[in-house]
Parts: sequence; structure tokens; C-alpha cells
Amino acid sequence: MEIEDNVEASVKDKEEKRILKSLAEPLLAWYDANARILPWRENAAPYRVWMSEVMLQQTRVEAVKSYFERFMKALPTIQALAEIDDDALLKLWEGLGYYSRARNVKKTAKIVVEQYGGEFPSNYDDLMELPGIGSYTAGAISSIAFANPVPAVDGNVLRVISRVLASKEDITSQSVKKKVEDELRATMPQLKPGAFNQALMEIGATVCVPNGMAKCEICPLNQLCKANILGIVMDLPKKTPKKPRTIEEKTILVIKSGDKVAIRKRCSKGILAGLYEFPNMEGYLSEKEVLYLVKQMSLSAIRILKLEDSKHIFTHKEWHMIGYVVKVEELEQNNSILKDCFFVEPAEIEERYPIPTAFQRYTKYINIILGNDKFKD
DNA sequence: AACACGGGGCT
DNA sequence: AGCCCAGTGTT
Repeated sequence: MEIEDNVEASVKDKEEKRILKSLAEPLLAWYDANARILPWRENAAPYRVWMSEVMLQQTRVEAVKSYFERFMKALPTIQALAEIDDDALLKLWEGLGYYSRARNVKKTAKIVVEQYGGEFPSNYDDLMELPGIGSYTAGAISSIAFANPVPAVDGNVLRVISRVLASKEDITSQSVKKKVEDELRATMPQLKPGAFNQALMEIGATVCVPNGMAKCEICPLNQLCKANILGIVMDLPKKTPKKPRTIEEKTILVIKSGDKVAIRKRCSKGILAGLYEFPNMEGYLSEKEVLYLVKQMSLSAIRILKLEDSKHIFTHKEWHMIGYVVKVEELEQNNSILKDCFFVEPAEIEERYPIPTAFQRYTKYINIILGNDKFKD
């Protein structure tokens, strides 16, 4: 019985290997005719490939386009990136999300300049040592910029391979990803590995799509795709469901003094690390409670206005926010709200301070005129 | 293996 | 409202 199982497994392995090896020809032909024109495809310089791949981590192509072009214009060389000021770097990344990526590209730029003479390493294992470069990005850089036959397995590739092989294994498990990487490393073409990897992802992004109907009619792989043949494309891939988001309630204060507004720098660890924000606290505070706190710091007239409620959704949590604009004069030092805050003009925020999207909506209230009807003593 | 880490677009 | 995206790092 054990022997029969082994024989069966071996037959299945060979079948899978045969299918994977037959992918390259139709895939490369399709890619030649259907590759999208994208900014980072103008040329495959390692610096460009690296930056685009990092930006594309968990981020849609459409969102990355403008960021990539602006970033490469501002920092045309890896030397320029290695030397840029942290706030200026985050300002270039503002709104793109996963800000540790920005910190990591700068760390890597420094290493490449100092340890590699400014030239990116080409092989997979060296790339894997660099901050912010994992198995996917190492494979993408090595194959696309240096033509090394190593796989670049992202969510698209996992979905496509899962369907082509009609595999019911859970693609969210790391062991499955590792297995797909190993199988592709053994079967992918030695010629044009960069085009092969990009073609696999491009099929996933434009044909073998995750939501809605996969376009199997126009897929170059439809004749050899087991899920298509078996009619189970919509049932694949299998994934374990995600944990529900936790909800956090916050009160945001837009504190105005003259033409300036109070902001502060966030902690260097955790969510939105190192970005700037309006002072805020846990929980919903009433107008009275805010006023009480604000009175401790302001010696004279105070006006306050409640703002519209807002909600910001992250991957793993939701911020439900209420906000107030508060006009203050004559500040006392070292009060609790304004601890770590400093006052800046709106124009400075726009050009200098990176503000996460969750707080961006409150910037429009900086210039609000507070009427006398809201005056409180 | 599980979790933290952004933001946005599509169904 | 849920899904998921050209994933990586930490625990």
C-alpha cells in the first residue's frame, strides 16, 4: 500500500513537471504580443527593476505608476537615494503605504553603495540578504535585470499555478509557496527567465484574475490548464480566511494658532512609523472634554468646532475617528495634548512633512474660519 | 505558523 | 462589505 502511494505520487509529480515545462512556449509568445507598456519596462536597469518591484509589493500597478516616475526623477541614482533625508524620502512615499519599504530601500541603497561599489548584486542569495528584499523581489531582480533563471513567485503566480495544476493546497501557507518556487526553479526556461516570470504575473493580473470571472477563453494556457479542463477554475485557489479587523476609536484635534497648526512626529515603531500626524487620543471625546483639556493650555479665547466623522480602513484594523478644530491663543508649555507637537504652516505640511492618508482628510480643515456662533468661554 | 504593516479599487 | 493586490520582517 505504501509503495502504491509512492508510485502514485511519483506519477503525479511527473505529470505536474510536464505541465510546468510546457508553460514557457505559449506564455512567452502571449507576453510578446500582450505585455502592458509600463514606466519601469522602458529599460531593465537594476535600480529601476528593484524600485518598481518594491513599490509593487502588495500594491497595484496603477497606484505605482506615478510614484515610480516621480521617485526616479527625484532620485535618479542609487547614490542619491543612499543620501536622501528621511523625511524627504517618506514624503516621496506618502500615500503609497507600507512605509517600512521606504526605510528599507534606503538601507539597501547604502549597503549597495558602500559594499558593492554602487552596483547591485545579481545573484539571488546575495539579493536575499538585503533589507526589504525577500524571495519574490530577489527572484524578480535576478531574473529581469540579470537574466538569471530563478522564479519570482507572487500572489498572481500562486493563483495561476494553483489553477494550472488544479491544486487544492492552501496558497497562503508558506510551505506551498516554497514548493511552487522549487518546482518553477526546476522547470522554468533558461532563456528569457525575466519575460517568463513577468508573463506568469501578467497572466494572473489580466487574464487569470482573482475576483470575478477568469477570462479562460482568451488564455494562452487554457488547453493545458487542469482547472479549466475540469471546470473548477472558480473554486481555486484555496485560501484560509483572514482574521477580522479590530476597531479603534480616536479623537483628532486640528489645533490652530494664527495661521499655523499643530502636528507631531509618530513613534519610530509600529503603524505609520515616523510619519507626522495631528495630535489625537484614544476614544471619543466630547466637545466639553476637549474644551477642558484645551483650556489647560490656552490662556485666552478658544473656539471649537466638531468635524465630520471619518473612517480609515487598514488591512488589520479600522480607525473610527471624530475630530475637532480648536483655535487657541497664548500657549502654556508642557501640557499633555501638545507634548511633542510643533506648529507649522499648511504650505510646510504640503512640501515637507509626510502625513498618512488617515490624517490627510483633516488638512482641509486647517484653513477653516471659525464663526462666533461656536465661541465658547 | 501567525501576525503586523497602507491604501485603494473592484465586485 | 469583503476580497486582494508584482510581500517582507518579526516573533
